Amino acid sequence: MILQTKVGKKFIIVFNTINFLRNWFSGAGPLLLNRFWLVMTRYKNQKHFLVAVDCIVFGFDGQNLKILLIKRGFEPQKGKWSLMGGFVQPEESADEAASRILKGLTGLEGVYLEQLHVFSKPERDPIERTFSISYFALIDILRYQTQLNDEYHAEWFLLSEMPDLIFDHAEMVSMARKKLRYRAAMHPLLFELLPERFTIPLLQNLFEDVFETTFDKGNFSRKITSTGMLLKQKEKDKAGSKKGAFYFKLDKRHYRKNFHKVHSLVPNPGELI
Amino acid sequence: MILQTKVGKKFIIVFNTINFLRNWFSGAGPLLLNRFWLVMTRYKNQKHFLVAVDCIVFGFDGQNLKILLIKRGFEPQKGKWSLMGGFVQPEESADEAASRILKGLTGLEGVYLEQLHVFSKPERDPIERTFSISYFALIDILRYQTQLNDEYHAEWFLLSEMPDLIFDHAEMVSMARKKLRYRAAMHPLLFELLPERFTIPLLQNLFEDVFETTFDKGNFSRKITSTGMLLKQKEKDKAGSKKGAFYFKLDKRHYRKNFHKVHSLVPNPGELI
DNA sequence: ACAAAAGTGTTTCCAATACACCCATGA
DNA sequence: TCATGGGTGTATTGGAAACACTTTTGT
Repeated sequence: MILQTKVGKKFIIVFNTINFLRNWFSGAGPLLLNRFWLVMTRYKNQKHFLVAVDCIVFGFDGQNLKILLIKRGFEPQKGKWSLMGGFVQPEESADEAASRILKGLTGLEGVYLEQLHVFSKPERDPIERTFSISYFALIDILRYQTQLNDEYHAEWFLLSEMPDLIFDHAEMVSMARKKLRYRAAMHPLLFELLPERFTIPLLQNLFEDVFETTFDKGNFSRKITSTGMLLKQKEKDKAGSKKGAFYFKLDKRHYRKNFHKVHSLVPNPGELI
Repeated sequence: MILQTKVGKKFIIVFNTINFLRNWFSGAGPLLLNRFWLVMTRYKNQKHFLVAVDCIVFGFDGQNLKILLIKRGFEPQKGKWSLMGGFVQPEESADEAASRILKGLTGLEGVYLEQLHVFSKPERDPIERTFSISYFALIDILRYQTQLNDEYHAEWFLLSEMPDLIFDHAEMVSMARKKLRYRAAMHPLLFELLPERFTIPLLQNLFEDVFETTFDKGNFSRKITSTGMLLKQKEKDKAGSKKGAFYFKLDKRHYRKNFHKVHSLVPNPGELI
């Protein structure tokens, strides 16, 4: 039972039951029917929200694992430090948003970037409810360029000397550190933090910093070379000692086949949780 | 320099510079200032989106790992199978939304639920751009009640016999299976799938199904009991054999201390990725 | 008694650890 | 030639895997 009428320039069609609507629309083909059906039933009256991404950027300077933060040059929270973030735009995925934002901060592309967690407490942003999809990024600190937008200052911090952060950003960092260990136990992720050529003692520094422990240098060296993932170079780095340490490169061909051996490098793997 | 005027019933206040605005507002206290400031500068003109959650529900019937799907009883995609999902409401976090939705489907509360990944391709939902925060849930299949809303049918599927799913739900399931192995390697997660009392051969079935392999029954039994996580009960389950297998319970006191030993149960831990 | 699954005992072997030692080189 | 960090050799050991064997009990 359908009633059609006209009020001014508008047509009004009244359906008594939903099935009448479906029958009526089915003449228009299934696609159009589906579209209308969904809009009118399922998606109707649903609230829309802001969606942001925030990036936890890790770097390694040869000695220590560090994190990149920006200082807000504007209100609110002017002078406080925060992660680099921004809103997801209509035409991009969250991954694309994270890449775009990271490029804006560091000038780098092709960075290792992995989704961490969505933070979604309704009150986490005091201004307006915002979902934040957090990402952690690993960058070779030497490739990083300081050509920054002058809206914000960016600075590297030792993890032990990190300042207070806005909103729930400290929680994000804490989760990212945990996930970094967790992932690094299973995947040769940490090479993303190193330049193309690196020495084994340097690699050991990095592992020790990430896992907050120390390794026997002999065993570390033997284990990492026995994975077959590393290609020994002819040159040595003589900055660190008289004898010098050979440079290595990651062998990208054998990378995928042997990375599972990274696992054995990790102390107390079960304690990662 | 501020200009105030009145047009009809509206007051109009014009600030020459942003600093004038800040000064003027600071009399109202920092909270109000911050709120106005952010609304006017940072959040202005940002697009808002729908945010949904989708749950991948795993269960174990004693023999096989299964997944719970619902059949859509309405258009669009009527008759196709999908994960259980729904939109996040304004006053709830994504975790809370997932719990609510899962309770609606299974009647269960206190279920193990963990955030998996956000799916965010702009075109993933053909009707309107929707972010989906996926969760995986582990439930004891015996506690599950079939008192379902008659809007949809729910059914358990063997993972090997899963039907086609709508949108990108198949990708979600595939990621959830991977994450289940990954997490189970580090955490005694799989106990969530079992009833309070269970036998070791049952536990072995579950592990074998999750890790898609077989274990030596002797070694499995010895390893799992040596973790100290299990409390032997007096009764046996004689359904599976003449001799019968002792029931065990999870010792929740020693749970946290010993779960790292779960790790050694896993074959080729490095291959989990 | 026998079948069938649960669970134990025992051997083998590999790989993680510890640590002593050798190596290469600049000062 | 000696100090310094890089890297190797090697004994020890804990525990994972293999598998034969024993236990329990319904039929």
